[in-house]
Amino acid sequence: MINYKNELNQGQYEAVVRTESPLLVLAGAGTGKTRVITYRIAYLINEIGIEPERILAVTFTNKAAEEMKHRLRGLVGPASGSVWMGTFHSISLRILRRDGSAVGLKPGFGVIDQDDRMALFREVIKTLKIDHKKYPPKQYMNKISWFKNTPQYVERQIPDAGSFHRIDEVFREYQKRLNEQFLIDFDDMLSLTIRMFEVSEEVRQYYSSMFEHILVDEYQDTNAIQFMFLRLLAGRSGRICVVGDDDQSIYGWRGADIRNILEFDKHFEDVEVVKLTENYRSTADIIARANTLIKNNAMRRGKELTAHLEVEGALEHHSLLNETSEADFVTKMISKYADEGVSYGDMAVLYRTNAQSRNFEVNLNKVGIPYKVVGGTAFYQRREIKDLLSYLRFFDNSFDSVSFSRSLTTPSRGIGTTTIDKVRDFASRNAVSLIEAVKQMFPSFSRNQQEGFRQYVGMMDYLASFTKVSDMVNGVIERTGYKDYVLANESEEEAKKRIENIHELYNASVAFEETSPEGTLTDFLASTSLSTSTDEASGDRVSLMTIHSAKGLEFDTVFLTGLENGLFPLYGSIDEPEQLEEERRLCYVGITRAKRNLYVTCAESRIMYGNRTVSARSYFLEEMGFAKAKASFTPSTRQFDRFQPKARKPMQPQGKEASSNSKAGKKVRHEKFGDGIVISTSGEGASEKAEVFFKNAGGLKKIVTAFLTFVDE
DNA sequence: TGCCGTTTTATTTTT
DNA sequence: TAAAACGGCA
Repeated sequence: MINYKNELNQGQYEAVVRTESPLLVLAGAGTGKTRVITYRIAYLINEIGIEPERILAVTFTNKAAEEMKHRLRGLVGPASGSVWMGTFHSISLRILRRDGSAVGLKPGFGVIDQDDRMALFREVIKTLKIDHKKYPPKQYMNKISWFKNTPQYVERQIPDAGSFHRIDEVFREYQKRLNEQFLIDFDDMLSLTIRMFEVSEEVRQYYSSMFEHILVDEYQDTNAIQFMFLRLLAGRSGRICVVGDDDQSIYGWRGADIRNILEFDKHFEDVEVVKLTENYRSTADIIARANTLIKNNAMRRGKELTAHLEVEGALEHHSLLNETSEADFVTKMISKYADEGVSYGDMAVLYRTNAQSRNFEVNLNKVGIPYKVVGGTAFYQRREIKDLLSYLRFFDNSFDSVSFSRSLTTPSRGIGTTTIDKVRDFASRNAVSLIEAVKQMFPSFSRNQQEGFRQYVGMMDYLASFTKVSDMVNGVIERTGYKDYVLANESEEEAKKRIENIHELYNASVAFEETSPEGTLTDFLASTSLSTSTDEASGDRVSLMTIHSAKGLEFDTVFLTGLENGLFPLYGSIDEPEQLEEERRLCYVGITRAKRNLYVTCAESRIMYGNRTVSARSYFLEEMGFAKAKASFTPSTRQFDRFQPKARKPMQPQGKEASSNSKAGKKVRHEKFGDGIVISTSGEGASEKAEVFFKNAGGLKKIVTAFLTFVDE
């Protein structure tokens, strides 16, 4: 029996028990967001008597969904399994599997994954005889992916022909091929579901009345069509509860619309709002800095966190000479805390851009501190996994030509692209499956090719002899001899890694059978294309990652690095107020990851884009209340030299660096552009350039220093 | 139209 | 620095 009053604070309690009208829960970092969602679901089931299968809970990542399922199980037991809980995409896919025929989908439709989609675009570009050098397939893919996330696509429009070279044709051809192969892509999952709701009032009504309660996590990250999805299901006055934090909206660049959360009360009727501001994660010092920083944003609903944890820790800012000494410093501190008993897994190094990880890796490696770089290639994207799965994909859907050619050619069977294209062509013209095409064309192949195809078709028949998914996976691994193939073609350590992954794939299939005993091969394949989790090297390791990837995580000790104008906030956002605010929110996210110790660092100079650049301290440092810090850590010259990345130009003498550094932040005047402030400088001598922010002349510009007059205050 | 050398431009990324 | 965009020339 849960005692809601005792186990929740006042705000959380309100957020749990107000179940009758649309509810917006503004949950600051570390204020018990997940707790609210899980308790609310428990409350709905136990106290209100809602059936679990009539509750829909949407998250953004699989990880979040899993975490939530896990915690919900602890509260309500097995009933938790019946709640519809998952990402927008997985929920949509489930709906499409059941009712997709309403938008013309065949029951067993497959989902094309990222790489195969790219391959398909390459084919399309080739067929349409578009110059792939001038117009890279990737651009079409990105533009069309973006387009598919707009209401226009839902309404069956196609991209505007004028917007990009022949994009309408590419779009049509791409769609045609997807249809031919009974495939949908990632973006279709959500868009087609919405289209279906709009096309079929009956289907919409079915789900709308089925889901008596809808809960949404990370609402600040929803985009236009995710909003449509929710509105169609909940209606204007439905029982929808969205939880989010406008101050942690960091995906605007990806289409997330912060107005969804800022204007929630305009989108729904009789909205109630609950603010959660009691933070149980971080020390009071950390919370204070986070608060003063985020106050500088204008686009926010406004709230202030209060610290409720009686723990003290370090909160320091250090300005280092360059990126190497920054890495040195961080490494030393990690060692220090490790000696004090903090486990590596409880420490994280955060940065703005992935390129920054290298210096930390080099240093940690050298000292022998175990670390993991979070955000590498996702498990199911790895080559060996894709190779093996391509057999199963084709077995599952014999129209899938991308999987056909991949599986047919790995390992090589003496059949090349020309033959494959012929088969595809035949299949497409006669509207038969590729297997059928192979059978009909069989006599026309050469002796060698016939042998290759015989083997391949034999493989497919072999797969048909299994019923269990894990047996099929095992069957492919064994019969292709893939492990030997890897051993023969890769270095020993590379092969070892790949073989480990292959075993991991088998494990995943066994785990799949456990969690969904009714699951078919189609379901398993769908789950692999939905999953993007990187199998993070397990064990006790320091995490290195971008702040974006750190969202939702927490660590005892955090190093927030690279606080320099031009890097964080990043170059292009400095003169764009909205973007600068997003950078500031990102910084806020970074700070609030720390539970006990937070170190905020910057470097006076670092190598960026190939040359040493001197940057000014980040605006955010001052906004956080870090006055100009003394250089508190100076590595020995020897270390300094040794870690210097091999630059073409010899290192600038340090004295010079110091002098050019003093220009950053200075006021200057330019004949044409007027007054401005130096952000950073690069180059030296006559070619020395300064990046200057001109208030009245279009913002940031690169100017040769000689054309600038320095103005005294 | 296609190729090659030169110049410009740089994030962040789940599903 | 590396990749993409550009521009000149055949």
